[in-house]
Amino acid sequence: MDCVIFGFNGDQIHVLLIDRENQLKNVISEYALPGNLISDDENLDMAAERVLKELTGLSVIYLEQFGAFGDPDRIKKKEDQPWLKAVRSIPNARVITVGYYSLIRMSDYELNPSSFAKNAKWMPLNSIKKLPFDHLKILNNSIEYLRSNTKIKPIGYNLLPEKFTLNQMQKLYEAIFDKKIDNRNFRRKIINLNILDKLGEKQSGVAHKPANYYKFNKERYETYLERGFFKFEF
Amino acid sequence: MDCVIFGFNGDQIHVLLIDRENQLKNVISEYALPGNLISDDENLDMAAERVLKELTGLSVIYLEQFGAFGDPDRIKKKEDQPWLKAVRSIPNARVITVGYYSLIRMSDYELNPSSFAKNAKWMPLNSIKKLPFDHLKILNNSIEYLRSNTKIKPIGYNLLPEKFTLNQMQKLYEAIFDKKIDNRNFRRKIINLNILDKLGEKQSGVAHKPANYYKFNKERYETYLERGFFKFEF
DNA sequence: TGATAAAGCGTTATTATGACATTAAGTAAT
DNA sequence: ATTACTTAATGTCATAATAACGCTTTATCA
Repeated sequence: MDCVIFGFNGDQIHVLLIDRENQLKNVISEYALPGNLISDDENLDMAAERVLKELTGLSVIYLEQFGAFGDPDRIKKKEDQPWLKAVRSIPNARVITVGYYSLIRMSDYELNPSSFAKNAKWMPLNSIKKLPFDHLKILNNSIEYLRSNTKIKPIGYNLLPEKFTLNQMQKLYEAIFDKKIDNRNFRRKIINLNILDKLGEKQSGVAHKPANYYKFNKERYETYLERGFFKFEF
Repeated sequence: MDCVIFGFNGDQIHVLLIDRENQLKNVISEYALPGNLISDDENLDMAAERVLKELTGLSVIYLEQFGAFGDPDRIKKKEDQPWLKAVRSIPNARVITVGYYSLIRMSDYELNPSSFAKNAKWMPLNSIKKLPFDHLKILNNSIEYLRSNTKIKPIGYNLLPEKFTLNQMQKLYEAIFDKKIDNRNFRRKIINLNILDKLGEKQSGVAHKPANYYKFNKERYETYLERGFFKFEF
């Protein structure tokens, strides 16, 4: 069970990593996706929740499965052996993992690493170049999954503040797709989806024209979460 | 590891089921999705291929993973116990399964059940009401997955004959979505995708205006398989 | 030669898209 | 008070996609 927790801070997408307890150094990367074995009495969703909670202290609202990973040699890299030997009762047992991901507002959560995680931190997605095991593959898969999902279903409910501006929302989309978006077209598209309610309120104290605040219309947001906004239908 | 093999015969979607060897009767349903345990030395894709091959004789070109299922009680139903006791060395061990699916032309394959499958047959999707374990849930998931995929990516390369008519293709889409489609709009949409090449050839021997044959333009088909034809992009 | 059956074409009104530039509304500095 | 600065917000146009709808064509069969 491995968890990819994407966090958004209004600017960049981050990924939550844990530093695994390890007396032995000379390891390429200590930081890894939070993950652990599944217990016998819990289902996969519960396992994801528990593992995440135990390692990072986060109780995340909703985790979604995005894939299973089971290369026989996924935990066979030399540099990963010391840690496995320290932590697992059968260090070289075959392990198949299931990946879960979630999206959260970074500011809403406090990190409280425990169990074998001696630290937890947010890493900017773009700066993650190396991870132990097959975690880089898992991470890349989760991003792919997130991106195709975002093309089909609305996003932001758990990432943006309760009330937010359209530009904040646009920045979120730009962060996910890692590209600039035309602001007029973005606004038009989002507004026409009808998933936002405009609040009367405006920003204050900013040294420029204050933006209107919006919030999600939960009902219509969730309709789209279920149906998706497909255009290739008949 | 469980496999959902969808077959198309030009009319209905079928699902490949196996009849598990079982001396004891009084079992609600003998027929199940082809599935078995994963070996230690194979990755998930390979396991899916092997399991399918062993049980049904099918060597299917491409199997795609659609999810992992791990309810602790997924193999705990009373009526499923006799079979587990007969076949598994640890009958009540926790089993997490990974689902794979594929789509094939039924006419291209001959069923050769072996291992603990004493028979294999195609069941019309609509007529499957009961399956052992959580196979009905797995099947439903695979259909959902297939449908959302079909909205995003072209389909038919492995389901339709090499050359086919637009109406055959339309029937495939109608079978997958289980609804009627307007023929003029369907044609226009498909034609405009540019994934079909029109052959000079026509049907012969039919008691009505003969249809033109088409085939897939593999290159453009595969471009779409990778990119998808998203409309909600910026 | 007429009945039948599916194939295949075409129009129209509406909506969505992409590309692109200017004005508006606040604060801060002088 | 004026100006500079910064981000918010709006509008147009040409093109493309969509849904809804009816009629003509081309074959076989009786």
